[in-house]
Amino acid sequence: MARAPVTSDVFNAIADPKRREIIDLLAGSGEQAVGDLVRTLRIAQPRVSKHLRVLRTVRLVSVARRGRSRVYRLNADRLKPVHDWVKAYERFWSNQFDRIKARAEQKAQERKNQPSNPTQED
Amino acid sequence: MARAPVTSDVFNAIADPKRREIIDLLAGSGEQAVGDLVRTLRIAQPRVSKHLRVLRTVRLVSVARRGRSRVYRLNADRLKPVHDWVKAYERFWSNQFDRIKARAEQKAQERKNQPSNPTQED
DNA sequence: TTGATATATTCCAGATTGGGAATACCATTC
DNA sequence: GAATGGTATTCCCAATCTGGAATATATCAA
Repeated sequence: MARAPVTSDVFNAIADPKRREIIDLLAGSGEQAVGDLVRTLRIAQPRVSKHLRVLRTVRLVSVARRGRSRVYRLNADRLKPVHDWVKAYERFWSNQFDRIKARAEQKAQERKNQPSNPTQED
Repeated sequence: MARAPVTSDVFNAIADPKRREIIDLLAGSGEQAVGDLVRTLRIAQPRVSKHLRVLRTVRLVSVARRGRSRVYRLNADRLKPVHDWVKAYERFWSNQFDRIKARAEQKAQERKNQPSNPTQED
């Protein structure tokens, strides 16, 4: 097999920085026509359309026709799985107290798993 | 250009579900030898080693030699950029109140941008 | 040394990508 | 209807990926 298609899920779709940028723009502005995005991002129009297609496929955005243009809007809900996944790691960097707690838990786990002494690091 | 290398940043590295699974395992157990991961994930050992290499490259994990085995540990800090990015969207689904507020903000933006009437949906 | 154990690397194939250029498509205006 | 404006799609290609199989490397044990 090869790499999973970028349209296979939201995690893959947001791996591209330009697509995240588009998402950010849509979040900040409610909605935008393709032309607006093209002007803001300053990249070729087909390129924008292609990114939008990927985002559409994973339902991160939806479109509405308005005259000649198409207005895109964000479906932020679709980002929830990403949020949920990464939120579980908040405790590792949040505040001093939690960080200490997290480290302690980790050390405990280690001791429970393999009482021994690591040699090299990285 | 082609798709960005999977080792180019954390967003790309975590696009693969198996790699996220590995991260989850390391988070839950403090540390694990490759063999442990192989047994838990029930996939071929070279496959695990290759995923670990990707994770190492983006510094999501670090290794320590211990006898014949190599023990991997999570560097959860590296997930912070992902967390920070997606956290900005929390308000879209968090609680009823915020959701209403978010919608209101969005509508306001829309009105400010293009007073008109959308036609088709998707 | 020899053998076994643990892990990493290499080689392979098929699949997929993102960007540029050209072009097609659709709605509006003249 | 023809010209125009706004978007989407197609065609192209070099770069990458993932997984399997085979193999290399390193450590420990007898």
